[in-house]
Amino acid sequence: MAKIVVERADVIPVLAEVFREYGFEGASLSTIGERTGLGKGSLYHFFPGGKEEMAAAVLHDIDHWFETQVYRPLRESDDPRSAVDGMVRAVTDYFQSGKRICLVGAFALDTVRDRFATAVSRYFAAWRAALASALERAGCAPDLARSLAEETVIAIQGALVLARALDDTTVFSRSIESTRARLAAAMDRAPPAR
Amino acid sequence: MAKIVVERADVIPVLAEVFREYGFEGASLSTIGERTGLGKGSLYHFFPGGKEEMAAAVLHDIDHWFETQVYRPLRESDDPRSAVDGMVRAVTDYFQSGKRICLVGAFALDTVRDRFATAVSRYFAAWRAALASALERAGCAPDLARSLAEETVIAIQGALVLARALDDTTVFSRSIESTRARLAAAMDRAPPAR
DNA sequence: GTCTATATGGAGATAGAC
DNA sequence: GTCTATCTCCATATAGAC
Repeated sequence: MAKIVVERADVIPVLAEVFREYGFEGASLSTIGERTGLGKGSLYHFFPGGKEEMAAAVLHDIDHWFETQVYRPLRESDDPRSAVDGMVRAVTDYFQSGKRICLVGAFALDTVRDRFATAVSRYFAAWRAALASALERAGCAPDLARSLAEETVIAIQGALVLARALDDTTVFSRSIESTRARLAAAMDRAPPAR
Repeated sequence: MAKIVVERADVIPVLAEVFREYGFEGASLSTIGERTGLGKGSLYHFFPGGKEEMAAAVLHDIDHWFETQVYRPLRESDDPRSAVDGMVRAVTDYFQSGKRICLVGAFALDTVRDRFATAVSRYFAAWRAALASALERAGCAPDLARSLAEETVIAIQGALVLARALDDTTVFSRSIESTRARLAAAMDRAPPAR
């Protein structure tokens, strides 16, 4: 049986899950060691900067995933309406209907926000801009597109908080469905794309 | 000059601010000691259960504030429309337009959620139920009242996350205003209260 | 009640053998 | 590259003088 972790890139998804479960401060090197199957020596070999470098790598990985799977399609698709639908599906899947929290959102409410301010800010700004771009190309007026995009990102983050707080994934499902319907209605009302 | 902290009740608001700033794990007893002006001896005198009891006291205090200032007016006011307006004002003020985070929401995304699950869940469930009650008494159909209430709590929590992430209080201001307008419109559309 | 001193544990990080 | 042993520091919590 091949080892699950053989190179740096294999460690990152495991780190992401550990940070999601325990938070940045709560994720001890012993826990990380157990979950990755690596000793401290190996961990510091891969991440000389320690836990901070691990978290930075995780944030970079998340950013890259959203950039290729969500933001770029939203910005560049010929069919912005399908791209918006695709975003809703991707997000529902990614957050497992609210069972999984958003690590970037959790970092935003934590003290570590100061350490990772740029990455946290970039993640949300890119999301909002990409969605606004799709809505505008789908025919929404620029102002409407921007406010709808912002409210959508807000609704997703808020739904993750509430679903977690109440330990009830139906909160997330209801919210994302209502958001999807609202975006669809706005695009229906908009003049057809030229 | 009288000491600022003279009894247990005076310590709690200070603890709340420290937990908001540093999170539960991040708030060390030394920090708490500095900010309250109390040594460990006094802190353990007031809170024999240590940090966990401090956080529980803070959550209880927050719950009490929302219960009297927000939930009860929403549930019991003769004028539910004004009560909803009052909630919007109270919340904007309380969260300082997004500069201040919601400690309960932050706990929900943290590992401490498990330790304080009941308090966290209670806070959000009570908020949602109280707002739904006001909307229904303002003439909204029960189903609409419940979904509007849930979406409002979601929007507030999401706006706090996004405002913090982007370090931009206008995000919160825009969101709360759009939420307020949406609630007002729903109550306008509803049949006048009997 | 409040302080200082201290016990004890676990954290992040490093060194060096293999 | 990976391990174990170890360093240092600071956390929570306690004890006991005043």
